[in-house]
Amino acid sequence: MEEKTKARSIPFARTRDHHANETAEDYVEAVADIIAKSGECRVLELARHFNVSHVTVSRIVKRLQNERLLHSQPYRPIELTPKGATLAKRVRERHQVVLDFLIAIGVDKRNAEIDSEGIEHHVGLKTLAAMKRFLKG
Amino acid sequence: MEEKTKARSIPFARTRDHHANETAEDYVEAVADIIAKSGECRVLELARHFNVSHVTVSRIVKRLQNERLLHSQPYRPIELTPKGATLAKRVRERHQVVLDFLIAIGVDKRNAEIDSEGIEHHVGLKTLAAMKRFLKG
DNA sequence: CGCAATCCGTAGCCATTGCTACATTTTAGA
DNA sequence: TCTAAAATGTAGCAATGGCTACGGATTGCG
Ligand SMILES: [Mn+2]
Ligand SMILES: [Mn+2]
Ligand SMILES: [Mn+2]
Ligand SMILES: [Mn+2]
Repeated sequence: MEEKTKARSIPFARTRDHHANETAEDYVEAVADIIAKSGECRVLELARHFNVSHVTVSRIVKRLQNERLLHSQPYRPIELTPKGATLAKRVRERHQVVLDFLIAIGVDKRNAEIDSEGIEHHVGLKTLAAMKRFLKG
Repeated sequence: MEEKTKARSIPFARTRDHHANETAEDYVEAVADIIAKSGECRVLELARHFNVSHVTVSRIVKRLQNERLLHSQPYRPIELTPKGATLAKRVRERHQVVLDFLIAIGVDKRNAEIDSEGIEHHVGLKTLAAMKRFLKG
């Protein structure tokens, strides 16, 4: 999305970018959470977490491993690389801000949890900062 | 018989639903806007709008036609069905609320336009109502 | 009128993320 | 120990949305 790009088309290109990062963000966040909760993260645990088949998880884990966010050996638990752990921390904090923010403006917890799961990936630095200001003020 | 879905997996399933509707929502909104602005909506105009190739637009238009949201004949302008027009109206209003809301909490216009393009599709009725309350209050 | 530019459709490629069915490995219990 | 269950991997299919290349239709202009 460079020079000749019409201004009105930029938001759509950015949204496509957000979606391209979404799986990675949700997976590292999930791996961090599951390890924090139960000590290790298994393919089947991720499958239950996202309510998808273990096959889907297995393939995505392989891709994220190529991107150096995770590592795992066959039939072994999944772990985060330093890069993955850094991303997980950032994503988890952003998710928490979005969730707290929705609750702060009066959304019930259940709907805040649902909507924040999708919204988080589209919250840029400026919007995140605005939400933090709102929560502090 | 229904399987008992784990509570923590529900937000992800809902997010997948939101994404499944996203293209339809953005396209009917774009068609409505383009017709309002220039009288008719052409494949190439949509391609410029989203910054994708005309081939991508053409295939998606065909799918949305099967879903009775649009109709078009080869080499003719694209029009909204009543169903499509109804959806466009709802989507456009929701988008406007999200955009106004982001600006109201202090996000600059440019970033509000970018983030709202993705966020809109994840804003459920409860969250939308909360945003409207905030804007009125 | 006629032709060239423009618009649009089709063919066919890729990546991603769903799935089921089946194969293989690991683990746990009798 | 040793075998059955559980966990994981592999094969292969579908839908969606990106793309380029190319061909046909429409339109505008000289
Ligand atoms: Mn998410
Ligand atoms: Mn999340
Ligand atoms: Mn999204
Ligand atoms: Mn949008």
